[in-house]
Amino acid sequence: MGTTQLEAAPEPKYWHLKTVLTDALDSEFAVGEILPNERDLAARFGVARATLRQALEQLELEGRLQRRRGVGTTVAPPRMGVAVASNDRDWPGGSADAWQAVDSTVDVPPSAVAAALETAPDTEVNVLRRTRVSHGQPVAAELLYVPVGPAPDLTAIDAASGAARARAVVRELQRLGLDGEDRAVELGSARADDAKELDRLPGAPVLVVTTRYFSRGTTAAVSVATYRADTCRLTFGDTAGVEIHHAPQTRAS
Amino acid sequence: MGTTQLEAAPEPKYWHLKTVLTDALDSEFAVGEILPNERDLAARFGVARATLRQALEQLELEGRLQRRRGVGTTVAPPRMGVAVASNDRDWPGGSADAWQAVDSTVDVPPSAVAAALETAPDTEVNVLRRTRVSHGQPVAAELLYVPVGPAPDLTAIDAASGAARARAVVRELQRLGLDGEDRAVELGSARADDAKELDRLPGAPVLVVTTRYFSRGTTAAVSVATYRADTCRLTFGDTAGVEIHHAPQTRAS
DNA sequence: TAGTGGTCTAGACCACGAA
DNA sequence: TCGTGGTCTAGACCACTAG
Repeated sequence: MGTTQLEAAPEPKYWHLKTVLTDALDSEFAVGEILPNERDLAARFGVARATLRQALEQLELEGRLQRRRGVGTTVAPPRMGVAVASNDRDWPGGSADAWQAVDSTVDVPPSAVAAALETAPDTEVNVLRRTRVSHGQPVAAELLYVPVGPAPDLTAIDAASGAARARAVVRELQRLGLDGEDRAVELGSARADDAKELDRLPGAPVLVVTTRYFSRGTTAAVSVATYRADTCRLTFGDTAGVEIHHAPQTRAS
Repeated sequence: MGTTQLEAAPEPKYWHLKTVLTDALDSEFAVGEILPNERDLAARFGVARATLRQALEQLELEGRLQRRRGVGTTVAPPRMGVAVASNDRDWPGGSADAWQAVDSTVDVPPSAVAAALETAPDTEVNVLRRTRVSHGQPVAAELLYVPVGPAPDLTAIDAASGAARARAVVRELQRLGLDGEDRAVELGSARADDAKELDRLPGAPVLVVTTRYFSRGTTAAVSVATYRADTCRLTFGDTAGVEIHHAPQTRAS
């Protein structure tokens, strides 16, 4: 990374800076390597720290950098592919399911979820908290809403620890047949609780996957899963595997 | 929206500000309504404009606000559901396909695409530019890569306008049977050309959907589609329709 | 031309992690 | 304790839109 001067340009400085840094990352840095700190980088490029940060923020959004307070800025590995839906049934808790039950309560769901579940607005449902780990690091936090109606009464194990109870609910759920599922993906920002689970700061960009599971003509469960947008590439369909390399979206115009 | 003072809090001001604004949007503003300008808002909340902007940026990221330079900040409508994959075959150009061919060239694809297409790194392929419009506004810009090999030779219409040629390529593609498809979704930022097509500034957050179309055992086409992350909720699966209301991800902890 | 959001600056202090 | 990224300020000017 040279000590290149930023000459006058019609495009914003931070944008130009971003492309310069992108090229540098491609050619001169290895994954995991630590970049100079923000004050030094800003000085080196002759811009204010805020401007430099604007460029770094975008690069982090694109999954090229990872920044940690108190530590520094490092070059991020390519995003990992995370299978969200495959051809085989993935009723919650199925086979190679990487989800880990964390906790369980009974509560009134958000109105949006209640609508999807087709329950009355103030009906209580099972609320399971689960975490997904991939390649050794947390990639997603989920809230799974399961109506108490169709499932057998679970009050017997109400006293059990949240996690054990969560697993029990999932087991019951698996007894039902799965007719189909329905997914939506949108951009969001991590709530404080999700952020903690994902080892990020609140407000970090996440991909919110809302899934409705259908069984016997009704909605048997609704899952709201938030995936780390910086480290994850969500995969759908047949061959979830093959690696698409870095940065499909990083070239300048 | 009151003239509430921001009292001392352990959480960042912009975060608190965001929740205050979110509540105000829910209770006191109608879709399309214009907010006071940033300088007034900042003064009203007793913060610097940069801090106010940090809150507005997050709200825009979450699809709650829409900001346009020279115009103002307005309350955004709920995100629209955009069907990305349904049960029926959606070979490019099929039935209710909302894609509009814009242009067509022959060029060497990015190495990542070449790898997915299983072509040699420097092989030229058809590159189609398409746009997707939903509810009257542009929601996605796509680059469709189609190897020249399997399709009939199209040099005959090379002279035709780009758009006409693009449609011809799609027609040829439809003749092949579709064995399956493979999708990945990740967060990106809009390149300058895509941004223009999407009526956004460069760097705007987008959901990048990479699709591989399989036919006769090989990859017949690769599509890289960038959807506006602020206005779109990507839907997959059976019932693409049903509306999940606003803000699955906006409550404070 | 007036008003809006977008960019940029040069500081300051804070919260966190590691030594 | 020190160095890092995270937050915040109070300005300035620019680019764009609309009247």
